[in-house]
Amino acid sequence: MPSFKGQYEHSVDNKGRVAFPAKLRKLVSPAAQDQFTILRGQEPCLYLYPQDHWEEVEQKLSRVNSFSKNGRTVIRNFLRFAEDVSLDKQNRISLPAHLMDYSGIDSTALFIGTVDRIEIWSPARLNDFDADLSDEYFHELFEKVMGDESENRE
Amino acid sequence: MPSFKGQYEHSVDNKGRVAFPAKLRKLVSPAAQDQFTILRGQEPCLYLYPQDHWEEVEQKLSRVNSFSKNGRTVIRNFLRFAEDVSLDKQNRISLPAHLMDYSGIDSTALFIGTVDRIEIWSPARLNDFDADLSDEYFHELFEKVMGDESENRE
DNA sequence: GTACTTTGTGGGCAGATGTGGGGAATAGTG
DNA sequence: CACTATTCCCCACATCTGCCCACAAAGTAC
Repeated sequence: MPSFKGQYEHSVDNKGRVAFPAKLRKLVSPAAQDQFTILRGQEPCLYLYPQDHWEEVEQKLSRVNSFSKNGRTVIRNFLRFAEDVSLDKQNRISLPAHLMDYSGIDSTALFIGTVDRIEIWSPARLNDFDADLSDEYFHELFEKVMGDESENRE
Repeated sequence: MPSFKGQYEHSVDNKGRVAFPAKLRKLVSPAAQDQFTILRGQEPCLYLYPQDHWEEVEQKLSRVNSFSKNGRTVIRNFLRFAEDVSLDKQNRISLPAHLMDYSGIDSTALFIGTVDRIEIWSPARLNDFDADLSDEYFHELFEKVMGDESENRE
């Protein structure tokens, strides 16, 4: 199972459609059938999961106890901003309006492969977000995350 | 069995009818035959179960001990506010008046897919309800679901 | 280089979807 | 039996979605 990597910038047309990067498409398992789930990310970006990986997320969700109030709150606020999307005949996805709002994406979308999912950013947002990330700090983080096994859940 | 997800806002006309979101409809099992059961939710919202999932709920109900007072109270007050509804020829459901009162829904209904059922909220109510749900708390919840295996029990 | 294929972008169009209202059939009420 | 409410079906219309075609740009083969 090859992992997603690389970044690809594409323009969003006035119907909210973006071409899905061809290189990433080649990495999507045929099992996913060009079906994806798109949702709010933790950062101000979107997550795009091919169907097969999304199922693992749902596995986790299904273990949340829906008989507790907190459990229901988790499920509700998680699934609320998730939607199924699929590629059209031109290999595009169309971004739901509320997710474009959330992520600040308007005319350009930046796809970033991150192992088992794909992040989609507004280029400007990502810039702002990374503005305070100095090179030195990044290297420090890098070593921290990659270095110690016990630390890499962040 | 794909799970319900996403939120969809539709207007309620003066006869109490709402369009059932097309994307959710595609996820309803054909076995459910466009038949649903609608009832009071635990939060100030409504639950909408496709018939096939409702049957599972009834299974559970049937295992509640009806020879105990508590058992009878639970069953009575649960079923009291439940009603069968089905889609009309325009794919709408009509909301029973007493459930609109309970949920505070008037001119707009917000459908939220939550795995095996669909919640229907008054948008304003949901806002109030989530008012004390800070972003940080949400992210914490989020990580519980997305994050570490051992953490996702709630 | 040139020809050819793949990829990305835009717009037109048909059908699906969401919204509102009229009116017949049905049930409830005094 | 009226009379009222309710329910459901139909029609009309605006909007949106996904499909198709067309073409430009980029990449590949020769």
